[in-house]
Amino acid sequence: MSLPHALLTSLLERPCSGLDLARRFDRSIGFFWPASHQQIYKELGRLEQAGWVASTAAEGARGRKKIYQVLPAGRDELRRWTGTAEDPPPLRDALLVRLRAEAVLGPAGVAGDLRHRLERHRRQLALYREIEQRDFSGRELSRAERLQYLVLQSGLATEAQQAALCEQALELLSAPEPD
Amino acid sequence: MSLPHALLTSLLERPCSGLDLARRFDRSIGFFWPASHQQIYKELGRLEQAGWVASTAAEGARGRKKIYQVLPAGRDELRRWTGTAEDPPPLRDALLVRLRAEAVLGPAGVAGDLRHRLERHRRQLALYREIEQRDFSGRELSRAERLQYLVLQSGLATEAQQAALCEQALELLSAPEPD
DNA sequence: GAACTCATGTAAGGGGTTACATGATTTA
DNA sequence: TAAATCATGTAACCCCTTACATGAGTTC
Repeated sequence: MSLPHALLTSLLERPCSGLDLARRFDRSIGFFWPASHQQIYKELGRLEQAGWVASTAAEGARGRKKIYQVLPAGRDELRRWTGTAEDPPPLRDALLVRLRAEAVLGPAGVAGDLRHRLERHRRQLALYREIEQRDFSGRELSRAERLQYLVLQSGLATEAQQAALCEQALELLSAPEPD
Repeated sequence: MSLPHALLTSLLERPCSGLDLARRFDRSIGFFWPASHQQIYKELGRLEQAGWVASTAAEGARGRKKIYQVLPAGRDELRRWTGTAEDPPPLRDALLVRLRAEAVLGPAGVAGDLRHRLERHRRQLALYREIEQRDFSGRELSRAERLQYLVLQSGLATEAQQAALCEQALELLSAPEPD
């Protein structure tokens, strides 16, 4: 139930419309809390009902475009929520189930998924490294920037770890049985 | 949609009842595909409908206990599924949203969640290390065991990485601003 | 026989995904 | 004016979570 707070965070960084939010999610906060535009529109409606954000019809823009911005009550709510604690989200990864299935079945073709996943993780890693170079390198960082960088580093570490798992598994599968 | 295949995998390792499955999930496959007993009962019903498992009333046991075992069609299905590929599951972690919120709000108490999470990850890490000592140390491992060990190592690496993130964030929050 | 545990379910509700709908504006 | 894009939604479905229900054996 963190989507509303992810939206408040993003809108605090910059007020914008629902579709703009959806686009920004695709390359920022959405890396660790993905959301479709359908979800975002519905949630923005709730946030407005709750009095946490306000919308104004965008001028000079096409159609029914609405710009949302965070109200003081929304900022208070985000601050309150940020101060609460939760358990880590449960891990749920089909690849690990496949590896266990391969263990019990004998050779069953899990290498295909491993290669697919390895390619995805390497691609994501490359994307995160681009962002690292572009936004966080070669200068002194503010407190806020260092926090944002830490979040990116978490993504880097996660992708690297998953890629390493795929590599180790592929190596294991191609190795001969020990004597 | 991997719960049916997680159940097939677990039932191949050893046939058992729904409640036994639920208990085994709590300390094995459930580490990377959690499931409640309600989910498990419902899914076992579907698996039986599909002809992938068969149940027999348990003798010498109390009540309505049923023992499930995998049928050849179920084994075929598990083999088929193991050979397919999927994208990595989307990452969705409220802690990372909180860190971004703390970045945009200024101090908002995220340290509380960081300490809570650190404690959980350390506890999980200790549990995985116990399992490692108990099941995978001090002897030659078979192919199946090495695959299972790899899955456990993935859990170890994930928990260690998350704990490290919490430690780094706590350090950053307690450090003074640079000149 | 009352309380507890074992064992198997049912029901309600929420978040997320996928597919579809609709109107307005720009572009060819 | 036809097609493409912008912008905002609705609806159906699925998985998961939480709370509750039920019967059968065991223990005090």
